[in-house]
Amino acid sequence: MTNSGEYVRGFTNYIILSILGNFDSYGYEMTKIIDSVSKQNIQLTEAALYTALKRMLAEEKIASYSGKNKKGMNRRYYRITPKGKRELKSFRKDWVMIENTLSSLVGGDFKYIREN
Amino acid sequence: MTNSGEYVRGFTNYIILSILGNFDSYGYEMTKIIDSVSKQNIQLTEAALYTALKRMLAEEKIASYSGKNKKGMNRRYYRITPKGKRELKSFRKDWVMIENTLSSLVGGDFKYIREN
DNA sequence: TCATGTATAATATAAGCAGGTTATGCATAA
DNA sequence: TTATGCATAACCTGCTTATATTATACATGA
Repeated sequence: MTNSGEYVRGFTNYIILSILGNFDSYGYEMTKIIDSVSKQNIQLTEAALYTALKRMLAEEKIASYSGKNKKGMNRRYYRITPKGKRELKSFRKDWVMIENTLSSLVGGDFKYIREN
Repeated sequence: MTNSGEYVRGFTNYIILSILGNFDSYGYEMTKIIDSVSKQNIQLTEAALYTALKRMLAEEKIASYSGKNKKGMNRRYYRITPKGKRELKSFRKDWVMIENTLSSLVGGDFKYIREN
């Protein structure tokens, strides 16, 4: 699929918040999750993800703490903050509308009464 | 809704192609269509629209011709080209997947088997 | 009647910014 | 050398904000 990354723009934050709404996670795992869920039709590169995480940390929508894997390698875990939870909740309410609207528009099945 | 313009990014081209897939139209009318269909939950400003139209003209996804109007400036009509039609058709096939994937991700209802 | 203001219709572009892409680098472990 | 894991710089695209111009209709007041 061409340009698949462009579709995610505007949704990146909410994808991250959604994952962290389910369980604490770390960058590398989140890319794997998105890869596995999206099966190539949506793309969120590591560069995009890590900059998003940094951004959201600064905005205090997420917090982070360090952990290790079994082999002893470092991981940086992220968890959602109350602020992040509020934002996610609010977005999910809007999402239904956004989805329907986008569907109507790109599907071409909208009604519009033309003048003159 | 905050930042509603950001959601459209990546879909702008296909929204325009979809409208022109239904009937020839002009910039001002297209903004009215999008406003009326989206009812404030998606936004495509005139500036964004006109730059998109220019871009798509250059890429030959759409073509244009001038029309007259009783009131106000002359209208510039746009129609979809064969190239644009192909792109729209191809996108609509992908859209189902994109929609499902986005829904799973932002809805948090995805399955992922975590390793240790 | 003329001038002025304002609302609507319609198109267009410049400057700036946000965030994604491409590319690259580094460390550890199997 | 492949997988795990994090991170950043430079670049590019496209949206936002702001502004300008053309054109008609209509109201209002001098």
